[in-house]
Amino acid sequence: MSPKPNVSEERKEQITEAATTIFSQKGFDKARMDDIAKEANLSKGTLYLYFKSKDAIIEHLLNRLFEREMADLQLLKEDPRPASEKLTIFTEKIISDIHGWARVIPIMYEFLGRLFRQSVVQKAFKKYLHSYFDLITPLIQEGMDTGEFKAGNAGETAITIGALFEGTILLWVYDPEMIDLEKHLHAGMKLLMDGLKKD
Amino acid sequence: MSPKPNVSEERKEQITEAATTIFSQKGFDKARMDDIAKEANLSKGTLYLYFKSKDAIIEHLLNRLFEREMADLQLLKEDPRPASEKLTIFTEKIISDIHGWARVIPIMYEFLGRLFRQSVVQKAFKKYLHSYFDLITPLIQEGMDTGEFKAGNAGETAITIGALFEGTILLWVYDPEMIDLEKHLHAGMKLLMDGLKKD
DNA sequence: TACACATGACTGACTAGTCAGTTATAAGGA
DNA sequence: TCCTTATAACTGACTAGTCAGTCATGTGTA
Repeated sequence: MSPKPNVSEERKEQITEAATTIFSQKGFDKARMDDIAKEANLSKGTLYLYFKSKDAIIEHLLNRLFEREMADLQLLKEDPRPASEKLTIFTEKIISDIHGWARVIPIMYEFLGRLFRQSVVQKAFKKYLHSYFDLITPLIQEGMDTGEFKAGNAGETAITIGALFEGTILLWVYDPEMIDLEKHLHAGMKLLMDGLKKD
Repeated sequence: MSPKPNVSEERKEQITEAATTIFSQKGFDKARMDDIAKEANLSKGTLYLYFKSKDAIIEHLLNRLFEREMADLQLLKEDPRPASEKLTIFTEKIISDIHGWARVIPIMYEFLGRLFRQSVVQKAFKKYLHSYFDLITPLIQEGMDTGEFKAGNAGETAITIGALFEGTILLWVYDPEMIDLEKHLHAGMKLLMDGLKKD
């Protein structure tokens, strides 16, 4: 047993939280390690006991970015209800989680700027996209097989749905006063489902 | 007659072009004024003859960002064809312009990271969004009035279409191998139009 | 004492912006 | 045609400031 209890995980979490706040406010490049230290009520030296560099903190944030959300949604896979109902549940789940997301959205878009130059970032976003499709595509396919939805290309439809979600959030970021996230996500999905359902 | 011709506009253009290239490659913060100078075949001092600061160059890029695209699309306003046809033309126009856009997409997303902290950026994106809606909403409304489209909320529908476009581009940025921009923009619009058209 | 944990003053690499000096071009006179 | 002069255009070494990362020095607990 060490002379002090191991606080490593606790500190890492503490630093990660502070970094999220500061990076959201200032962006990755303008944020200083001293800012993060202050926000975390630690000294700069201490940050370096738990992360080897500023980039290491950023990479840690990247890895955590989609984790919780995806884990939650995976549960849908085992849900026994019909496809159209699951799609509704999926929509509701995303919408109800939006407020939790809001905090990390500035960081998401911060990462987008790096997407073109950093393969680590590319990989993370790709992975997120693929796990989203692995979830949604079979669900659409199931609906087409049972006749709930019109026959068509399930993969393409899944992409359209994903685009609608990401796009609505993006427009909301452009102008939060003009876009009511909940309302417009619902309206968009409604319109899409109308096109998807059998005539 | 002055001893030398005025090259001011030409130089500004030259610097803007170089800055676009460098900012795309490195991002706003990592790009150095020396990089831009080198790319433009000028010295750093010369950059400061035409722009008062690095931020001034960035702001100039921001103001040019949506200009050409929006000017082009405004032409649709006076087009006499039926709404659904105009919507198709709109889609085709966007799709055919995508390759021209590709060059500035990294910069667009670079700006997105700043959207949350810089009101100049917020204003520019808001303005773009509003001029998009001023164009599309009346078009949808027209289609609803003539009976081409199902009755509904034209504004909401315009937002859904905009979201679909922006979202598809976003997903394509996530994984250009998975998303075929042309194909999936078409597929998405098709699905949406199916929902939009009268039963 | 021994060890984990914590600190913050310090260093050195980096870069936006400046400015004293240089160069290229056109006009006008011989 | 050649030379002088005016000045717009340009240059790059330099300054002043910033900040990631280091390290010598505590401090509290078993």
